[in-house]
Amino acid sequence: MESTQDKLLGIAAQLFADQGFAGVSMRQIGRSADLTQAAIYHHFENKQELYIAAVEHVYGDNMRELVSDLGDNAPAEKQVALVVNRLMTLLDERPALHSIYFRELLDGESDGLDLLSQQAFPEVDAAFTKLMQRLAPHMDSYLLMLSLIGLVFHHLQARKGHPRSRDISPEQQDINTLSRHVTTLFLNGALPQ
Amino acid sequence: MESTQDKLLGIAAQLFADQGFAGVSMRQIGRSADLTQAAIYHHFENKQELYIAAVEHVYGDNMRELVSDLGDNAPAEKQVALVVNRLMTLLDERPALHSIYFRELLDGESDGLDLLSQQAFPEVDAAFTKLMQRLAPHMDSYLLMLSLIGLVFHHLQARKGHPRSRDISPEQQDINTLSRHVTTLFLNGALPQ
DNA sequence: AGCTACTAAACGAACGTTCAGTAAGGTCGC
DNA sequence: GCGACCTTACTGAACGTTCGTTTAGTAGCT
Repeated sequence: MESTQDKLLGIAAQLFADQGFAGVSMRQIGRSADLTQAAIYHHFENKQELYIAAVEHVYGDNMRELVSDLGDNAPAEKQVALVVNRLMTLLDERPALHSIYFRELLDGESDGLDLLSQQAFPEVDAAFTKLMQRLAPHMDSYLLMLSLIGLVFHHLQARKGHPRSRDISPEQQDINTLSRHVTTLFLNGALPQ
Repeated sequence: MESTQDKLLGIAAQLFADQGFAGVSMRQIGRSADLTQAAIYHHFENKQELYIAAVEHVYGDNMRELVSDLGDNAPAEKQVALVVNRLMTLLDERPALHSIYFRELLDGESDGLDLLSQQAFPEVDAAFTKLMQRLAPHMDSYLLMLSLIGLVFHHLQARKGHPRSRDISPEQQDINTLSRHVTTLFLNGALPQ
């Protein structure tokens, strides 16, 4: 059985991802977990601490797994294709991961992003930077990494949020289509002409 | 002299961009404008309406200007370079434009994004799509447009928000460096090999 | 006199947080 | 095997504060 604490973490993460820190109340979290708001304070010091714990909870090992088997043996291009597809699939399955990244980017003041980058990104960051260096030694690997992340995240976010006014074919919404598009664009763009 | 109403719009836009809709109170907006919160209700129906008016206010003509002189005469590649540089400079000067875009992407529930896309984007959308078609007729122009916007916005957002832990050279922060990077990557990626 | 642009004060509701109390379950000596 | 005792996981009610919004009143201009 899932513990009450884990249940709270999961529910809180979902709510924070959807509505932001200020947009969620302790009462709302309690209600979603079939508890009174006071019960939350039995498990967590305060709202801020619950938020931080929730972010840690959703990021957990997901991100580390992503890059765990990225060695030097396979060609860099193949690995980019693999990692893009994996990342997009993961973010598609767990939208919270992805909304929280955006929210932390936006609310730079909080120490949330520092937390995020220590909790979730040190390995990912290192592995990505290395991969970029192998792929395109003639380019700035930090900027390349930012480009790749920007492409992946924006396509996924746009898929969820973009205007109903535009009609978008199911094909343009498909994860595999998107990940192929991103991979092609990025590889062609990064490799020497 | 700037009218009280315009002053309120500017201040509200800034605050909403920085802290999100739920994160800003009417009292805070009033205080920033040297008014009581009640005075705001003389100019706007309620908080929601103020928000919408503020978004309209910051987007205004900025976006239309962006693409106003994008004709068929100049080569598409040159125009991409131009428009990327312009867009990045504009978003750098008016960070609110850019934070609000992200927040609307995140809070897809509200009708804010529809508003945004009707208010700010119909011309931009059309002009961009056309430009993409001229540049790379063999690719999906909608996905290409999303890619370009994702690159531009993510680089700018990362510049403001990324972890202090990483040390980033002033060069990597420079708008012209960033816009050159984005342009190069995108054009190489989109053009037929 | 009437309109515009505001202020001061208050409304009820919701906020994060605290606190006293309690029901259930384990642990102890006996 | 049993009462005494402690801990864990919670509830119900309340704390003071802040929220969005309303209302009555007023100073200054036309």
